[in-house]
Amino acid sequence: MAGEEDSEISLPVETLEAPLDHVAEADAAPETVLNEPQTAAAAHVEGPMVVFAGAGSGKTRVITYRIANLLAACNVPPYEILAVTFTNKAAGEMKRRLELLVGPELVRDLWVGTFHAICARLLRRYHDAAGLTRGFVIYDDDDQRAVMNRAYKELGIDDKRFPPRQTLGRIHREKQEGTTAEEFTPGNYVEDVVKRCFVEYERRLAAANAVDFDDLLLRVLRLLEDPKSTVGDDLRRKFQHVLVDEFQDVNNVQYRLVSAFAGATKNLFVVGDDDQSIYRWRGADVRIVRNFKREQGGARIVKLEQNYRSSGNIVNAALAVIRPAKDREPKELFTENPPGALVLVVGASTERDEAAFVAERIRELADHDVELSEVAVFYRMHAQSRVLEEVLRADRIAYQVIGGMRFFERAEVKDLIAYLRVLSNPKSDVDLMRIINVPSRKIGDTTTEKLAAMANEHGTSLFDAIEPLVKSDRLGPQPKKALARFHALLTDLAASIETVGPRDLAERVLEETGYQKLLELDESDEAEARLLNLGELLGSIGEFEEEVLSLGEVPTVGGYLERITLSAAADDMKDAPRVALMTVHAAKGLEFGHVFIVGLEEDTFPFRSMDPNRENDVEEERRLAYVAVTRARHKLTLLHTERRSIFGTTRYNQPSRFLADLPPEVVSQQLTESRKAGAGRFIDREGWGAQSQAAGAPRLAWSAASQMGTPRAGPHASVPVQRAGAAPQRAAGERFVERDDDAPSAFGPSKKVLARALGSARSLLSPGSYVEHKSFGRGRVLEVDDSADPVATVKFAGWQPKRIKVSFLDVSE
DNA sequence: GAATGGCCCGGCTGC
DNA sequence: CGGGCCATTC
Repeated sequence: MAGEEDSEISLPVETLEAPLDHVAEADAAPETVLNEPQTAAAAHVEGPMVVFAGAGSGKTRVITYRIANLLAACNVPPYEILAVTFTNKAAGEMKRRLELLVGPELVRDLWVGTFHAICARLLRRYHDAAGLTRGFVIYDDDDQRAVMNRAYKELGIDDKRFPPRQTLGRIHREKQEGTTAEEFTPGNYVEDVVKRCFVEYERRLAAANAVDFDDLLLRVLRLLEDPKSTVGDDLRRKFQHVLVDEFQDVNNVQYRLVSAFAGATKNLFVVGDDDQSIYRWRGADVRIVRNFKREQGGARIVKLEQNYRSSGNIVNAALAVIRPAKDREPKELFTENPPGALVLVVGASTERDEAAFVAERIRELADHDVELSEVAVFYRMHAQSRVLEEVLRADRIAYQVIGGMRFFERAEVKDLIAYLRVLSNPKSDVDLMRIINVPSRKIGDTTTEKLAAMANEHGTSLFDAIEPLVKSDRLGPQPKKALARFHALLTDLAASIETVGPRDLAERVLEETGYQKLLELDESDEAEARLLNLGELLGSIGEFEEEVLSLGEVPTVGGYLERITLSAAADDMKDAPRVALMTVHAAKGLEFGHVFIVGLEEDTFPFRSMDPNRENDVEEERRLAYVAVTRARHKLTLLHTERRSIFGTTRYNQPSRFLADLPPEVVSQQLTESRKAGAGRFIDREGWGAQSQAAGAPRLAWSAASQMGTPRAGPHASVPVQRAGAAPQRAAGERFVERDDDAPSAFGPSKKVLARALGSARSLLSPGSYVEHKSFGRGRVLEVDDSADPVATVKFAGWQPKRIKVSFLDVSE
């Protein structure tokens, strides 16, 4: 080992700047804290190693430099190095940086990509061994649902009693653990149904020459773990070095994959931060990174604890947010960066007010020559983007929404994609079903049902059943003709797939199907918008072509389709002077100079599901908040609102418990004008707020709660009751810390907002107003009494009038 | 067989 | 609030 260090330190230029004495240190101790990513990268070329890399400590750098080191100093051939990244964008960035370090020739042959992209690529290469044909398609969520719906029909299962979503969810979980349909053993009658659906679903995927996301990994894993497979043998020896980024978010199957890839050499190098594990809901298991050392026969552990990214105040805020988390790998993030600006916590009245504040601040930043690409707004869920978009658009601030996949969810976009998928894989039944009568060509339900029956009888795909059906006597002359023409159309288009590029093919589809004509003849705005979307899609295909061509490869329809189905949210972030709007999940791995996080309220962030059966994982929400906060370099602004309209109802929620964790000394706090004007009021119609003599600023939950030092009992427990009139007026932007030593119900049961704000809100509940109840739904108030704990008589649809404590009711508009 | 309107239900995070 | 599904209607 010791001898190797010499060769390891002959690193690329940039790396040599790092102090190297730590390398020896790392060699001596099994567990080391190193704060130079480059040094960690150079340490221990052989054997398993885990780097716990705190936020902003240079996580991606470690991997990049390590690869550079392997290539340049250890002469490992690039095609024997596998690096798994979390997004395609991260893969691209890593390659770009590596090109600067070792030159483009070496980088070209590296295997860098996401789990899914790498497995897809391997499956294309080894499709035979995996039991697929070359043109297999990848089915996304929608496709999976469509397949499952057809399976339900076939099996005669009641989708009311057994929601397909749940069945699919269950199957998804099983597959993430590596369980096959055959292996799945039902333990009750629900699982009996799941089993039948599972088997049928898999059968249909196989028949369609299709795989779902889980299959991409599973099929490669099966090859890898099959001792008899020669391809498996190749794969097991293919890579000398395996490196994995964001290792805290791998699931069981992914772990088995990389372990198997590294099986021969044990050169498995993983980088992660258990504090940033935010994908438990999709199978990620933090224990994998935490147990890595034990599992991998005494892997070396290196910790990177110095944050190079964020200002001191932001790091301190982040630490305070993550500190209460349970079960952390011990580590202490620190920074030598100056404290910088205070973290700003803003109380707004509504989500619109919140958005307006953000927009105003962004405008100020822009006026001070801050690049808009350096600004991001994060929210917990996509549904929150709408208002922000509206306000930013109105204020003429350029923005881009990352993820949400709204574009690819448009009907016309999906139609064209479905055509392309059928053309590259005619067996794909869900795609054929989608377009068989789009645009209308007189092939209705009756005909398609006959077609499905024929396909079933012959055991073929729908497409392959067309000819026999046309030749049979089951159809009248009209449908026969229509179906034959459809078949000819597809065959004709498919013939050109080898000769014309993806973009030209897409254009031909639009033209020859009459799709474009139809939209052009339609004068409506809707049709015009659709044409624009299709134009955009063509543009995106064109971009893809250029990119592939520039790499000296041939662009294919299949390649494009794969690209779009496997693209992660962050992948489509453009390097443009626009504010980026995205979910916190999508923000993982990114960083911005200025970050706004909106919707920091209980039940929104931390999120709480409306579904009472759904468990809520506050620990993960906390880590999510930590991820969000640590994205910011210079300025962090956190916003919460008094009330928020979402999914058609208005919620009144307390400020997030995560705000309560912030140390007062790193925070400055302010209220928006509207909030100041409307404090103590719950209805703030246009024009009212300004006139109403507000009783004063509400208490600031975070400071009060942090002073009390908590343990927190329930979702609302950390926040004291707001009492109108209790707090003095504050000037805008003035920083203050409220102490509320006698917050009586701070640890009381979770109460709905009306109860919390009795003094001002009771008047809201007058006979005739509408309320919302968890179990009974929406109802109308008949009367309401005036006691300390008021009770309302409410008429809910389908029920006799009920007497219900106001604290169990929510206002409904 | 298509187009329209009403109604019910779900509502998060994503490759 | 919105999408998806069903029923009604032409």
